[in-house]
Amino acid sequence: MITLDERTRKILHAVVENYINFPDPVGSRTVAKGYPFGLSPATIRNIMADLEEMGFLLQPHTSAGRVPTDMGYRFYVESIVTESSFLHKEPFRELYKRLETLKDNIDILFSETTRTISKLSHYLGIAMSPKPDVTTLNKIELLKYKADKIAAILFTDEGLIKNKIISIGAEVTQKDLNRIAGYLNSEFSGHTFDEIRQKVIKEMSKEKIMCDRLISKALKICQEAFYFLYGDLFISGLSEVLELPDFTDLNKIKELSRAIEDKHTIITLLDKLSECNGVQIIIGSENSMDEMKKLSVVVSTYKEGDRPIGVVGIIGPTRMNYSKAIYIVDNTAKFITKMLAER
Amino acid sequence: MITLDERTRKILHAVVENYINFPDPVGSRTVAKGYPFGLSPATIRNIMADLEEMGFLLQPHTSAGRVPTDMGYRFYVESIVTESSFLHKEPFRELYKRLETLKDNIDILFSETTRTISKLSHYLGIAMSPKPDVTTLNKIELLKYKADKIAAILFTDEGLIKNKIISIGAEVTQKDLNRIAGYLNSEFSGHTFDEIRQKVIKEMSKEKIMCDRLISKALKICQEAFYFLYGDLFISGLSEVLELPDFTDLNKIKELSRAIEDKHTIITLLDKLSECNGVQIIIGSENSMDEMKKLSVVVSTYKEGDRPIGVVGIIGPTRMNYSKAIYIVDNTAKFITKMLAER
DNA sequence: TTTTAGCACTCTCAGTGTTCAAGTGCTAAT
DNA sequence: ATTAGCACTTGAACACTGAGAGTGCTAAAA
Repeated sequence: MITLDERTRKILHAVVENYINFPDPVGSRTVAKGYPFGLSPATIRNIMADLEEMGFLLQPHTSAGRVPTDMGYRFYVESIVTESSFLHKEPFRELYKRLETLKDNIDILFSETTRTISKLSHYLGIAMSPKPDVTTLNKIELLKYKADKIAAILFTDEGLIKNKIISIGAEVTQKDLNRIAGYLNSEFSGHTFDEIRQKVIKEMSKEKIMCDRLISKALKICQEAFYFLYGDLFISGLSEVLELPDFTDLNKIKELSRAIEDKHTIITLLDKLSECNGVQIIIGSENSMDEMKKLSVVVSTYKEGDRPIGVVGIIGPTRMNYSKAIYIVDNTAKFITKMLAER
Repeated sequence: MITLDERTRKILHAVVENYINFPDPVGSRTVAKGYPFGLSPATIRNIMADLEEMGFLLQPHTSAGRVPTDMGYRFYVESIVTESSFLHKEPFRELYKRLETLKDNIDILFSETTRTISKLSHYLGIAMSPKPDVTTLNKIELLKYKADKIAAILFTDEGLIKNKIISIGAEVTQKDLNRIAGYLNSEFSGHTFDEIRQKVIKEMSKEKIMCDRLISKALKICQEAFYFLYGDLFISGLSEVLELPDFTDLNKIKELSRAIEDKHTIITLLDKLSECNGVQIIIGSENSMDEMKKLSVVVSTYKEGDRPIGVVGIIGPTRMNYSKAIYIVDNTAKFITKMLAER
């Protein structure tokens, strides 16, 4: 990391903050007037030229002011994190209160959380419910549904309930189902979904086990039940974002809407982020996916105990109020963590 | 309904169809050339002027061609329905095939259905899963979840499974829960969710019943379980729609995105439509909601037996290929009906 | 009586030139 | 090392223009 002398750093800050607040390229005059450096525009011009040379700023065209590059934002973000200069008020307790009433229904909880985030931030709110690789089975119940169909109800430690209809060739009695469920519970409860999938495959390869009709049936059911379960992605706030001056260009809007609809891509992105602790920020071109290269992502993980199990966050333009975004995301993640613990 | 003589009608058709295919106001020359009426532009001009006077067409400005009004579209739509002139091929069997694999998971089925619709039509695909007032309870199961919490699993005749966590004050045994579930099943199965809600309220007012501890508890659980259940709304295809020339204006896009995010409003709209049979079309200003006054909606109901239980459809610009939209929506609704029956 | 050719008229759109303000980099003075 | 001054560059805003498309009206033709 390049280090900058105090004065240069402060001017970079000034440019970034000004640009975050007013979406026009910022010129030397603006900085000189708006920030009490006691420096003339000319001096500031020189420094800004240096910053441009180093890659922190960029001129859209010769006679325009300067705009931060992704690298400029990155530098800015690093310093506000270490300075932890974001001393926001908490005007949104009451919004959280509403969410508290939803804690028994995880899906609605998450979808409302994204709405809350987007209301607060004016960017896109995103959330991902716990994924299979961290979701631990608490209990599985099997209920007879139709002649040759059963319903598997999966309860997880994280409070998720998933259900799945499974077609089985022959008829089974509820009594058999209970025995099967008992076996599955004794075998698999406490393990993550991913582990269970692997275990099932391993077990099924053992011949002597497969001879036991009931156990073999149990494993088959189990395999079906855990197939095709994944973390759900919630996104909202498009109309908020369209009010921003950053999205007046039709092409940018198209790009954004494609990014939103391509949930799979975003899930992949969040997957990577869901393993780390605390707030994480990805700025523009740091994103590996093309559609996201002009967007920034601020996320944090919510946890069960010490283990991060999912992600909430914000997607917005690179010209984002990072400090506010960090604050909102951080608080929301902590709030979700608390809610899941209280449940 | 005003009747038009054959020739006038045909010219209106020509204008509408031309405009649907090419998003520019259509002039008399275009009609004369493109459609074999054996009439000169001048004559057609006169007729178009008549059509404008009657309110079927509209000139954006003096020297432009003409564009259909909502009334013009309405007339057009009525006649293609009676003529049933939409003889499309069926190039999308294979798309439906994919959906067939999903029939055991209603939520994914519907969300994929909307994606399919939007892919086929290039408009927004919408779908609403069965609503409480038509959803009939097949079976309720109660499972102990935590010390003071239980999970209610509701199976419906339509193939929906809903689950809900319910906090109860005291502890209950699974045995008690089974007895309660038995009681609830004997009492309520076969009834719609709405009926059950009403019945519960009625029962609870009877004093002697409330004296029975178990029954009273059962009713309370039941009330909780059926509270806050509604038809889910699925929408997709925004990025498809943004490719249309109808949505190049930022304000229109904003309006559209607001309409999409305001799911509640759309649910209200679909609610009304879900009671009728067959394809229904609402054109622009015929919509009662402001955000939708520049959009058209084409929907059809899917059924269980003869009873319509939900809606699938298309939202697009008023300049919509209605014939294609009708075809897609009609087929998709029938397809869903079939899938639900086979389940 | 109905249809059509002809024509003047209207309006939008794309392209052009001009001006204006903002902001720069450089140089010379402080 | 800083700053004032100045020439220079550029995009945005605006008015202007001509071309093109389409109209309505009138008078002639069918």
